[in-house]
Amino acid sequence: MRKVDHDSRRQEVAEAAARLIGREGLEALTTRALAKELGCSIGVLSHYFNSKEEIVIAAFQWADQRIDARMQEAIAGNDPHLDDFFPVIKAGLPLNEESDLEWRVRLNLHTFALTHGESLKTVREKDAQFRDLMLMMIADMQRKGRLRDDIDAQIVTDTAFDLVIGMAQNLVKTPMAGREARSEYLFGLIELLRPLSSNVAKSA
Amino acid sequence: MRKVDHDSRRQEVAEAAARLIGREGLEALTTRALAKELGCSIGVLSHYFNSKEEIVIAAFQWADQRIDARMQEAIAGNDPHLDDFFPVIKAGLPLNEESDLEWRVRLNLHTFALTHGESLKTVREKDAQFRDLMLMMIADMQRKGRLRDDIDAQIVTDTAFDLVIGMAQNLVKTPMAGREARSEYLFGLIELLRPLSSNVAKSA
Amino acid sequence: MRKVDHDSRRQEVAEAAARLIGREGLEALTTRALAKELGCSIGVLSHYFNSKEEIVIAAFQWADQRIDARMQEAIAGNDPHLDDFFPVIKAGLPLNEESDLEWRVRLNLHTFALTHGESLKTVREKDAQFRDLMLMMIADMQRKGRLRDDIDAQIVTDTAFDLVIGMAQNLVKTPMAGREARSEYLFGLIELLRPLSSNVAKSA
Amino acid sequence: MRKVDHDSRRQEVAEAAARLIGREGLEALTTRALAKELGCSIGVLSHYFNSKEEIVIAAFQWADQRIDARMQEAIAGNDPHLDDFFPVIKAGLPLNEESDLEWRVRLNLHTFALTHGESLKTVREKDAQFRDLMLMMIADMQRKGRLRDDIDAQIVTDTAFDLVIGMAQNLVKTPMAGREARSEYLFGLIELLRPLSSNVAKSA
DNA sequence: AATGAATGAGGGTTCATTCAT
DNA sequence: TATGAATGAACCCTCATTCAT
Repeated sequence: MRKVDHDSRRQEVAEAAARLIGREGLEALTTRALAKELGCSIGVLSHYFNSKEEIVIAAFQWADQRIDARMQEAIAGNDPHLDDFFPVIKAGLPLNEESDLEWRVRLNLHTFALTHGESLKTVREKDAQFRDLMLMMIADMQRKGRLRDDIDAQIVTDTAFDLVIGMAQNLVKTPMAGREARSEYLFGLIELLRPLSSNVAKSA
Repeated sequence: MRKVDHDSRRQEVAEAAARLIGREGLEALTTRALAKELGCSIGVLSHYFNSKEEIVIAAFQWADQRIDARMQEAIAGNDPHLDDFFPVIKAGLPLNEESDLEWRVRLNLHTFALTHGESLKTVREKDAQFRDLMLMMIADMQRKGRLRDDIDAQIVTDTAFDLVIGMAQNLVKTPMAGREARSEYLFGLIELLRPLSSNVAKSA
Repeated sequence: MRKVDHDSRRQEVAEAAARLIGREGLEALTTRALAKELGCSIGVLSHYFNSKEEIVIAAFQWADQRIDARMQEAIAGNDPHLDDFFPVIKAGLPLNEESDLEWRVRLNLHTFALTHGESLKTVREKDAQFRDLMLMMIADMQRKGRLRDDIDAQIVTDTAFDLVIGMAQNLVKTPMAGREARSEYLFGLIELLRPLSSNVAKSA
Repeated sequence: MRKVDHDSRRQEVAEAAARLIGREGLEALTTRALAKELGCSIGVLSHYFNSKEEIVIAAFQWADQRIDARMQEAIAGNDPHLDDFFPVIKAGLPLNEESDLEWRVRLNLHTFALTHGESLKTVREKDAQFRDLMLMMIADMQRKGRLRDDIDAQIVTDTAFDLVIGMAQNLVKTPMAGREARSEYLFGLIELLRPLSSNVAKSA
């Protein structure tokens, strides 16, 4: 069978595993439960993964990549505007059933990584990349006068990064109906970053 | 009767369980491992807890209460000043080995709660209480002119709450040495909350 | 403490154990459950019995002796009449709550004995004694013309013995309300043993 | 799929469990002991049974059905004769090693049922069916003049039923060598049921 | 004499993994 | 490829027993 099929099957398994993790927790991800979720036999799993740990990692990656892709989609191009900020962040938050699942899995990953060095390393590398990207965008906006430059770019980055993680963590424990409202305040926060001149211009 | 304080023994067990969770993860908390960590036999555990689940809950509570107590300690009285804000929040963050353990356990709890309704309910209730308390303090400070009142108190609360969770989540994955520096930016943020007059006064 | 107290305490323990066996089965007789049933601590048991097996045996004996005593009570003297037969046997059957418990325990003993040589030996010896006594009584009655002598005494004994065990076994699984009626047929059976002459006399 | 007949494998497990119960008692039926008796690993058991309780029930049923089948085999047809009575009952008694095992297990079931409502219900239903069948056969024989009709059919049934249980209970505690002789008396008892006319004819 | 904390073997059960089919 | 029967280690928990108090 061709490689592409093999890979797409791996993704199916990873997604099913992610569903199980999101719905019932990492401890509920057993080979039997996964086979049932997939509607196949236990033995199939070992054709695509060498161990359960590989499956767990794949499920984590599946969720992670989907959150990233979701945000990437919301980023227009390489010429960032402050007005893009809110949509992009919203795209990264668990504000619908799909991203809710992804975040549940990602939070499992983060907790998992606390005591699993390999995963921790991966998580930290990814985080660092993301933060670097963010930092560059913010500095770029400051250079272009789209974001007030009297606040250190690094501080804005750190704040935004921590805030998003914390928001996601808290939103995912909130009923879906109230999440939009709960995250609305971010909009006001972002306004604080607008350069004073344009601020005035806007409010005028 | 042998002289044993039942409650304090329960706390010892809960603490040992928390150590295991923090060090090796929730999955590593087995009765055997716990007995070993405690330096006693397996059977002891059932004297103090009816099930492993009870032990897990106790460990979660142990950590939770310690973080709360740590913050409580840092709160001077019921007459809050903005200058207390940073120390209080710092007291709540994982900035030393002790609170690092507590936060590792708490993060395990939060992930656990995602798929365990009972725990989720408890977590949400605790969060709600904490947010209410925070909201009242902030509003109080606004009334007393110690915090700028042109920002909605609820927004400040939500921001602070999400930010702290997110910071903790990220700090705990950072080497201890860099954590103080990494959390320093909060100081600047809090300055933004200072009333303009006093801000001027200060900067003057 | 005096011997008599020690012995009476043993009896209390044995009775409590019997209650547990009768109510919930032999497997439910644990040291914890027994201590609770007695309203004392676990440690007490080891003052009166060296092992749980001893307790089990004592419970079995307690029930056995009560059934025997109940029958003994119903036997007038050493000059047996056929008219005594039915009352005596009825006294030996589980026809009220008290004897129901005793029989439940005895049936547990009999099943236990199937795979416990020591107990089997005891049971068989007791059975043999009882059958010998019965045989002598029946032969005596035959000699005195109170029981038809055209049936072998040994056969009557064997029948009666098997029948009583079987009745008890079946009665104990029947609701208490129906047991008297269910055992009534024995009366008719005993009439069959009446010598033909007295039979005629009676029916005349 | 490996070629394994699921149902027949269940029967194998049930039989092995029955052997253990018969040989060492219900308490000796542990999963580990059963796996050893079967010559397989512990995990196999959970492929065929969801719990140990299911295994116990299956073992009980296995024994029960074998006793029933043994008796069924001995029943010629639907036209019962008194001369069939003894062979049929003998077929139901523990007079060889095979039926000895079955009865040991059945007696364990009966004692088990005393404190396990579900099993009790099953046992009582089966008993009731058997007694109904017996009653009909006896009444049939009376109608056809093959069994004296001056004794109530119900009484004969009750007697026979109690007697068989009692005999089995007592035989199984008797060395195999003596059992045939011990049960011989039943033959004489059955003769008492023969209609007087044929009785006369026979004795003449 | 009485208590109940402590022990650790052994209970039923679940699990990831292997492998003959 | 795909199946699911088989494995046995490890899980949580209960147990009879011991023993310091």
